[in-house]
Amino acid sequence: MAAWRAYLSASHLLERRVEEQLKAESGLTHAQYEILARLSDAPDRRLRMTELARGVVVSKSGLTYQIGQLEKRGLVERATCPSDDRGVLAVLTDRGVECLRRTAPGHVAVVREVLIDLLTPDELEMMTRVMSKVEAVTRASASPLP
Amino acid sequence: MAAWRAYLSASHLLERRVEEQLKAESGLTHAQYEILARLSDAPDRRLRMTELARGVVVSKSGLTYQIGQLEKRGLVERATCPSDDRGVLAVLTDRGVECLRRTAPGHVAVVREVLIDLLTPDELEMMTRVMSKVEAVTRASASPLP
DNA sequence: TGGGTGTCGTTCAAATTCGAACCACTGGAG
DNA sequence: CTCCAGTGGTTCGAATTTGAACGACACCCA
Repeated sequence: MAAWRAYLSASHLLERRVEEQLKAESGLTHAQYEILARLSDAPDRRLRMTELARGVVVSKSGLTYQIGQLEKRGLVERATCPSDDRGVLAVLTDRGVECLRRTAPGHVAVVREVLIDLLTPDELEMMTRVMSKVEAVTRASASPLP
Repeated sequence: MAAWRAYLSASHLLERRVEEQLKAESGLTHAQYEILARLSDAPDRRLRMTELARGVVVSKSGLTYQIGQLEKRGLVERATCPSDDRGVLAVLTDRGVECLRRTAPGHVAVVREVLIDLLTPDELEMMTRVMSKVEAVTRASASPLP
């Protein structure tokens, strides 16, 4: 269980560190940054709400709330889904792209500082492999999405 | 950044899975479980509030709240610190020990299932080493404790 | 065509978390 | 001895997250 304890402490500390940096530099929450980043990588910079919720691993209601916050700031817009009247598309606006472009470097720098740069290439490769496996197993075993 | 994205998804999923299991089996939050576990390992099953907050990586006010919850359930008591009148000791009660003893097996089983058992011995060793390093660097660089 | 089942997103109340402000006490300088 | 910066915990208000309940729509099978 030593591995688990070390992992727990490290993950909590990482989260706090990243959160602190993002909030100070851009006023974004880490959750909000993840949402913007996911949208930025998506085709047409838009995603269905449920799909986005799966991606950032947050509850549906949690995503509704955060999209609301981002909408207030004009970083994201909602669009109705053409193929499904129930669906809602979250769309990254130009302001959202701009905000992400401004914020990303500082964020990436912190992530490198407290994680990536501490690992050898081997360790980094292993880390990625292990975490992907954990992700796969966990997604398969637990409730797909409440 | 692939490593970072994999890590993020995995850590969120792990947290949700562990939380779900603990809440279902014992009605404890993961944060509460960590508190009980830390206290259980401490000499005389007691720790200063600040020291405990550092250990579980939570804000001072967050710990105050959770200790209050655990006190309501009779799993923890507060005691005044003999050497410092300002200090407060969180003490694990016999009921707390009992609760932990009852809860631990299921918790450990899940942790093994979704993390430990997925790794080879080499990977486990590397994981521990890496996470310890991250912990050390992060503790050194950020605000020691707001 | 007509239901019935299931999915999509939102709303709601409750729980948890954080940071800032605050009081009580300690420990050392003068 | 006295003052004063610093530490330890709590309180307070604000923000975020979750699960359950809900209304709207889609898809399938008779």
